[in-house]
Amino acid sequence: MGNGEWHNADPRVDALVYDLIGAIADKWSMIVLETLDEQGELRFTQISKAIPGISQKMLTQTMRRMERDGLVTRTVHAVVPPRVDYRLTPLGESLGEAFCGVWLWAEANLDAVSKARAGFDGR
Amino acid sequence: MGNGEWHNADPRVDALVYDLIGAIADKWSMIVLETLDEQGELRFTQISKAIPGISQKMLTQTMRRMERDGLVTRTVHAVVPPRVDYRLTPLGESLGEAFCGVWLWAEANLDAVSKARAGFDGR
DNA sequence: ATTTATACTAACCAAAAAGAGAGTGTGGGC
DNA sequence: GCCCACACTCTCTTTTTGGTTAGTATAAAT
Repeated sequence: MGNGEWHNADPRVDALVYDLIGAIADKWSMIVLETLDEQGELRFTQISKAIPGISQKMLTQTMRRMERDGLVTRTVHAVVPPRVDYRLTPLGESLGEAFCGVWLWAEANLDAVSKARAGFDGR
Repeated sequence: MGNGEWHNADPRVDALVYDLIGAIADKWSMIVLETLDEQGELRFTQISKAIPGISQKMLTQTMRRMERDGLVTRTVHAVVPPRVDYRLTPLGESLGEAFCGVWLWAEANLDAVSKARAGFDGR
């Protein structure tokens, strides 16, 4: 997207888009999205193992929010011990595709950012 | 990005990418990025007017973080009253392009998300 | 002489987010 | 009979975040 190439006429739509971006631009959501996109259907503990550092509470909250936003389906199997499967909906998959560029950017520019930080900090 | 299409061999790189994603996946950063990408060089008050709802403090913090990460340049003109210009670096522009897909997704799927939420909430 | 404009910084406080740890339900294995 | 597994939920505490207000420097305008 180059300069001025994209702009929205309606400020109300802008506000809604800002809200939505604020809701989905969450570290854990993005990582869960990526994990499910990569690995397909996973259950609760599998996700928590795939994402080191996330607490049970945050994972629960994140999954609920993503379910509410229509990004994942949550399938509860009535067995003991309980088993819950999560998988991306088509909407979630499309968001995963949209985020792909950001992941690639992050991978490609790890060094550039850390150099910029080092330069900024040592002044 | 389809299932299993993207994956990283090194978990240490994964961790760094997660960190970086966590750092840039910030609502205000994304909106500032978008604003500068759209409008080119802007000064402090222009950005704050372009982004309704951001406080001076958050804008200052956001701009400092983005400067530190090498996403924007900050040019101080030694005049009175002070004048500071912000513009994207090439790195910032490349991130803007990477995020473009997410903006388009958000615009295109506002309705889908709000319908999903309504369905979830009314159960 | 006083006001104005700009881009901040600092201090204080409230609110929200996040982490830690304990508790829950229940069927099957020991 | 007891413990384990799993996916939570609840409570408590700490940390982080964000808003508000006040202050600063200084030249030009009034």
